[in-house]
Amino acid sequence: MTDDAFAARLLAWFDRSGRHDLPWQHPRTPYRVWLSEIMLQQTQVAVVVPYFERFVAALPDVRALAAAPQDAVLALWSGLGYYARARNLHAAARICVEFHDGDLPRDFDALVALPGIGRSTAGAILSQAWGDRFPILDGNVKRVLARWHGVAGWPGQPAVERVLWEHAAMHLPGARMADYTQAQMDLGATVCVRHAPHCLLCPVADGCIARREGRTAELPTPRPGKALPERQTHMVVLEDGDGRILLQRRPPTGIWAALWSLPEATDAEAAEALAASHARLPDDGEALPGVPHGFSHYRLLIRPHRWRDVTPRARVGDNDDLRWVSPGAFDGIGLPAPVRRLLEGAVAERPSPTPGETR
DNA sequence: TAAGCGTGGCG
DNA sequence: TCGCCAAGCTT
Repeated sequence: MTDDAFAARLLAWFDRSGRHDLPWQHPRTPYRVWLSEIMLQQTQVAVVVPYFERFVAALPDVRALAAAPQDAVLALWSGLGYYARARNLHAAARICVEFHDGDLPRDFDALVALPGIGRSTAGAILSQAWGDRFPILDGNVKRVLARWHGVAGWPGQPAVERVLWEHAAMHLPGARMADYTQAQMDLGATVCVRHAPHCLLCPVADGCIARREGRTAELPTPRPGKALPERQTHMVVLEDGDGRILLQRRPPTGIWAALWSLPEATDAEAAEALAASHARLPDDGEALPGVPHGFSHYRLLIRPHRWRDVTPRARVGDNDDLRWVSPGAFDGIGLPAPVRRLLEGAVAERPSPTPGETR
């Protein structure tokens, strides 16, 4: 197969077998394409769909997003991970309102200048929203091209990535760029998958070097392995007489930045002291089962300590980063996934309120 | 250049 | 059960 036939065969396959009913395709506006591309970074379609639907329903355009408080944006993102994406998206929307008349710019350099948009995402937005001729290089395309061209080496390595970008640019068709971009991602997601690719269904199997040489299992080259460090933290669950829980906003940088979480300490003793600083404790409290949680770069063991029926102290110096929150309000708050699960578990085991009891 | 940054699914 | 990985970008 000639290189030129690559795009033509991919497009013909897309018409028959591509995905044509993803929520951001109808309507395929720049804002919806942008939002979907950010949510889809390092995240699979099935996970994103419900978040996307909820997000666009609440914040349907750039101006609505720009006008929203950061807490509202993080609440809509809660559970999706990589929260810098949400903060960058929000900041970018405000830039669009201030400098681009409330629209996403139709210009590569202007797009890349926005926080959270890199070369691949800019290409995805320009091609899908306007049909402009720019390549993308996401995980799907890296996998497809590494196999088709027989490119060895971990694609996360800059030298390898550079080669793949060149291949990606070379295959661009003269028209139908929106479909072509979607077609590549569909091929990678449904046919040229990581394990046991369906080469019999592949429209470009003819010409694929990995297929010809029996190397589909080795390409793309896996990331070099590394043992993940283990960390531990102690979280304080303080519950007052009305069932409200003390939450604390996390710092603006680092893991779970700007999300609401539980007060933390380095050991059990410090956790008790921290608890006592926030409330009068009726007893010694109890240690809840540990909650293991894996990040991409380390493992975390959360050790929760709970006290119930505590009396909050009216502390001088309490600020906006500390709040007593009813479990019913958790839905509207940006909580890290394991903290949300921990709190839901703690609430679920409470005896149900007696009918007629006011809470 | 390499590390930081989430979460859920899957073999 | 557990390591790997999925529509990357930022610093």
